[in-house]
Parts: sequence; C-alpha cells; structure tokens
Amino acid sequence: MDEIAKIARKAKGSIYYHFASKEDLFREVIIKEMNNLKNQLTKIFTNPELSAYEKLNKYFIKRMEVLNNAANYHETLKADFFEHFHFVDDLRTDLDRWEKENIMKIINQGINSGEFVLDIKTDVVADIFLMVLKGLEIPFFLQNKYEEYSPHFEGLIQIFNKGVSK
Amino acid sequence: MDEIAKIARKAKGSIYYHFASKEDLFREVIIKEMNNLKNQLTKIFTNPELSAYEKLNKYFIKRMEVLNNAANYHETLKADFFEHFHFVDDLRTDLDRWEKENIMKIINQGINSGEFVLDIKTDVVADIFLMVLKGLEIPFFLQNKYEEYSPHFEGLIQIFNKGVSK
Amino acid sequence: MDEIAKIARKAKGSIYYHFASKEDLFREVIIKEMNNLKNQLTKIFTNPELSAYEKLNKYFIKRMEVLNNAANYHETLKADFFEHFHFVDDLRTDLDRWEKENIMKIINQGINSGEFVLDIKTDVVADIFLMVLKGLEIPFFLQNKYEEYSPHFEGLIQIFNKGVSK
Amino acid sequence: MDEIAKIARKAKGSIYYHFASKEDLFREVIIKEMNNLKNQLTKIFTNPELSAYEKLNKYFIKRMEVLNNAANYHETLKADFFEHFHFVDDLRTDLDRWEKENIMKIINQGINSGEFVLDIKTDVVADIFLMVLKGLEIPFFLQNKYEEYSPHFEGLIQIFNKGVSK
DNA sequence: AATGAATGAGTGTTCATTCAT
DNA sequence: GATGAATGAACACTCATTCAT
Repeated sequence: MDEIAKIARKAKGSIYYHFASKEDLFREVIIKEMNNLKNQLTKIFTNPELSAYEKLNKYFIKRMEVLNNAANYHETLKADFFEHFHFVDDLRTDLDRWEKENIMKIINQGINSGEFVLDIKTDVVADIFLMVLKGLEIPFFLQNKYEEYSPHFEGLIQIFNKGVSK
Repeated sequence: MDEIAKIARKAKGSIYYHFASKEDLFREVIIKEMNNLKNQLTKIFTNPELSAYEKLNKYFIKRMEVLNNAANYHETLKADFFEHFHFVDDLRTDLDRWEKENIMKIINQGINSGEFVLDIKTDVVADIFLMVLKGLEIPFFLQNKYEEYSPHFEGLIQIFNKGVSK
Repeated sequence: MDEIAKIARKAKGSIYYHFASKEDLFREVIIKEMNNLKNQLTKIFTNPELSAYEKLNKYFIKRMEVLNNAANYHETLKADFFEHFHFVDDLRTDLDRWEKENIMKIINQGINSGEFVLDIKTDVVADIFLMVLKGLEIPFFLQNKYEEYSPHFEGLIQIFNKGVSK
Repeated sequence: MDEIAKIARKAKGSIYYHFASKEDLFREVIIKEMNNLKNQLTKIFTNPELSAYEKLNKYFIKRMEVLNNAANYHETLKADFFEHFHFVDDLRTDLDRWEKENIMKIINQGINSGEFVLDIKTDVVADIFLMVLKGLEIPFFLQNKYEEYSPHFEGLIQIFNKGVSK
C-alpha cells in the first residue's frame, strides 16, 4: 500500500477513504482490466469476416497482448499468490465461463464450416485451449517471458489448428 | 519459517542449524525436486519400447504428476516461489537445456519412424511443447489446478500429436 | 528498539515511521548531540574575557558535562555504540577538525599572552590534549564514570597547565 | 561462542564442557592477561636503576604496548559493553588498586628524590595519571588508534612530568 | 571429553490497517 | 476528502545454552 500511495501521490491513509481494504482496491482494478479484455476479445468473436481458424489465431494473440499490457492484472496475480485473494478466483470463474462460451462458438463455427474435425467433444477442446492459454499467462507476465515466447504463438496455433482439422 | 518449523516439529532456530537461510532451504528443496524430476523422466526417454507419441504422452503426464506431488509435499514453500524466482531461474536454465535436448530426441525419433511430419523446425516444435508444459506448471504448483486440469492431458497430447503428424 | 519504543511509550512499529532504521535513529541522535556540544563549547572559545588557562579549564569541564548528560539521556543507545562505530567515526572527523582548530587557538592565545611556553609544537600539544579528552569520553559515556572521575578534572588541568607553562 | 568454537576448532558444545558460561570463559581468559600485565609492569617498578620520571615513562608505554597485544582483553572489553559482565568491574577494581599503589610508590620516589614537587596530594595525582591511562585504552584498542596515538605518548608524559616537577 | 542437534527468547524490520485532526 | 502518525502482528534470523549420545 505504501508503494501504491506513492504512485498515486496520496497519503496511505487517503487510500483507505476510497477502498475498504487492499483486497477491495485490487478487486476494483482487476474488474476494470477484465472488462477491457472482454471488450477487446468481443471484437474478434463478433467479426463475421473471420474464419474459425483466424478467430482462434487472433483470439490467442490479442489475449496475450492485452494481458501483457495489463500491469495491474499482473500485480494482482502476484499479490494473489502471496495473500490468496478469494475474489480473484470468483472473478476468474466468471471470465472462464465467458471465455469458454465464446471459444466454443468459434469451434462450432469451424465444425460447421468444415474447417475443424474433432475426435474430442467440443467443450473438452475448449477447455484444453483455455488451459493452455491460461497456463501461459504466468510465465509471460510474471517472469517477463512475453518477448521470449511470443514468437512461438503462430507455431503453437498452427499445430493446434492442424490437430483439430480434417 | 514458523510454519515450516511447525510441520517439522522443530524449533524455528533448529532449522537454521541445517540451512543457512530460508533461501538456502528453498534452493536445496528445488534442487532435490529437479533431480527427482530428471530421474523420473529419464526412465521414459530411455525406454526403447515406446513410440515417439507414447513418449511424448508419458513425458507430459509424468512431468505434471511429479511436480504436483512436489507441490503437495512442499505446500509451505509455495509462498516463496516469487520471492525466489531469481535463483529458481538460474537452476532452471540447466534443466531447460536438458529437457529441450530430450524432447528434440523424441521428436526426431518420431520423424525417423514416420510418426511425425513437421511444417515447423524441430527445435521450434520442442520450444513450443516446453512452453506449454512450463506454462501449466504454475497453475498446478501454485494454484492446485492438477485435479481440474489433469483429465485434459490426454486430449491435449492427442491434439498436439495430430498437429505434428502425417 | 523494543526498549526505545517502551521509553518513548510508542509501538515499536511507530519508530519506523520516523526513522528508516536503528542506525538512522542513532545517527540523528549523534548529530544533534554533536551540534549541541559545538554550541556549548563555542560560547567558551569566543568569550574574550577568559585567559587561555581558563578557557582550557572550562572547555574540558563543559565538554565532559555535556557528554555525560547526553549519555544519561540516551541510555538505551549505549549498546549500539560499537556496532555503529563506523559512522560515528565519519561524523567525528568533522568534529575532530573543529575541536583541534579551536584548541590550537586557545594554545596560541596562551603563547601570545605569555601564559604558555611550549617545548613541543602547538599542534602536537593540541593533539595530546584532545587525545586525553577523547580517551575519557568512553568511560564517561559507556561506563558511568563521570561521578567517579569528575572530581579529578581540575587537578588534571592544573597539571597540564603547569606542564605547558613558563 | 560460534566464533570462539571455530577458532578453537572445537564444537560449540565442547566449550561448555570446560566453561560453565560465556562469562566464565571470558573471566578465565582475562585473568590470565591481567596477570601478564602485572608481571610486565612489576619489572619496571622494581628496577632500582630507574628515576621516577623514567619509571612513569616506561610504565605508560609498556602498559599500552602490553594491552595493545592483549587481543582477548580487547574482546572482553567489547563484550562487556554489550553484556555488562560484572566480573570485569571486580577484576578491574583489583587491578586499579594494584596499579594505584605502584604509581604512588613511583610518585613518592620522585618526591623523595626531588624530581617531583606537587601542588596536589599524591594519591590524587596517581588517580589522575591512571584516569588518563585507562581512558586511552579504549580508543587505542577498540578503535585501533594505537598506531595513530602512540607517537604522542612521549609528549604527554613530558607535559605530565613538567606538570608535577619543580 | 567431545559433538551434532536442538532450543527459545530476543533482534531489527515490514506492512495492512486505524484514527484523530 | 485527506493526511501524518500510530499500531501490532508477523517475519527472517541470531545466539547462549542444553543435552543425548
């Protein structure tokens, strides 16, 4: 909180006028960034001109990009590991559900268009895709591996795409 | 250290007889666990009866299993993970090289046997595979997601396998 | 710090609001006390009505008195004296120079007035005088010898005075 | 005690077989060094060929020299400031009495031979001499000022000598 | 006589939170 | 609304001492 107060150029006591606790402050900030993420990703889901593969591709890359710029999100993730903020789990559950729905829509679009041919149930494929996506968050943002890993995004998506095609 | 001492049923001071600092204790645990991981995985690499696909599959699953057990065993050390990233990173460099070599061997075995047909260079595929693998570590290790995610391992490997086949 | 906090009737944590560390607190106390010492001694140096002998005498006695009061006042800091010698030494360098200059002025005044006749160079006499003075500091400051030693101050100065006279 | 054990190349536990406590260990060591000091100084007192001035001079210089080499004595003084070993006071009281007696003998010798002419009582002069002597111990041995200060010993004794002469 | 291991009271320091003004 | 000051529980670490072997 000292650090936050310093950045905000306010007294530490002042922060407690606006936020009941450290957890409360983190919650408000992370909700904002999650909404931003949703907004950015919605533009991709709803773009009628993109094929399923293109959507998966852009989804993946945009997601990483947005989160890479979401400094407060990183800080919250970090703090979460130390302090086990329960609200993070709650908010993630929401976001997870939202993402899964939309990923499933993309996959179904791909099945309908003949792009994808699955040996596995759609929702399991969506889970897997999201599992990988979310797994990458932490090394990227907390270990600063974004620059190191991002060149491999295209390759990963290609393999994944081929893995669910024909 | 209080917590660790409690679990060890020793006085906090006693721990400092055996380890010069918390970081020292952490390091020794990490090294032990990494060696354990290497030993377990070596059994898979060196098994001549396994196809490349089987090796990838078993590699993936065993790796997660070992790390998950380590995580459960060393519950109290989780909080230190981020504080001590710096030297975990140092120790990782060696392990990373070791893993990449062995993954590349598996991929090459797959290419030679005709199992795999790559559009991407071998070492990039290995990097991607390891990137996904390492991404999943932290959700498992720090967020207790093993139970939630492990049912999807098979599916992920299948997709990956198909993504690099034929 | 426990003890200091107790005397200040504050929580230990509160002290760290005002001082970054124990060393910092120690430093500020020492600086204040040194400035106080300089102010007290300046009054003696600059008094035009005093002979050189009177100045030496008063200088000696006042110096010990001020340090003894400081010692009583800062009882809890005594233990830190040796741990923090390093920067006390740094601060001393300035004070030492200041004192030597002023002692030399007194001695020169004594030479000019015919009070003192030296077999030894002025600045060596000043060094010797200060050596004795500083030697007595620690028994006073750390070992509470003020009451035991102070009755001998006059005699010491007399001997010293005679030792540099005629 | 760790440090002492290390120097002695014994286990810390072993030291407690020979000494009941840290204080006990320090006591035994310092008694030895004080006896050594007494032996060295006795040679000077009892030398019939020396004048009183020569004795004072040699006494002063030998005392500093012996103590400067008494490493354990320094350590004990240091430890005393931290831990307030009461035995140090007791041992010093003995030594002080012994020293005062002998210094008084020297002064009386000087008076009888006509070397010294005192305005002050003999025992007060002895106290003053010892006060200065003891005061110098600490800067010399704990602040490593021996090399810096020792060149001034002769000058100090000269002034002192003149201060008690004719 | 010796030792490796253990102990527990103590140390300086941090930090989210509270509160009078 | 804002702030400087205060709080107390927590933390990693130290060290003289003890003890079973």
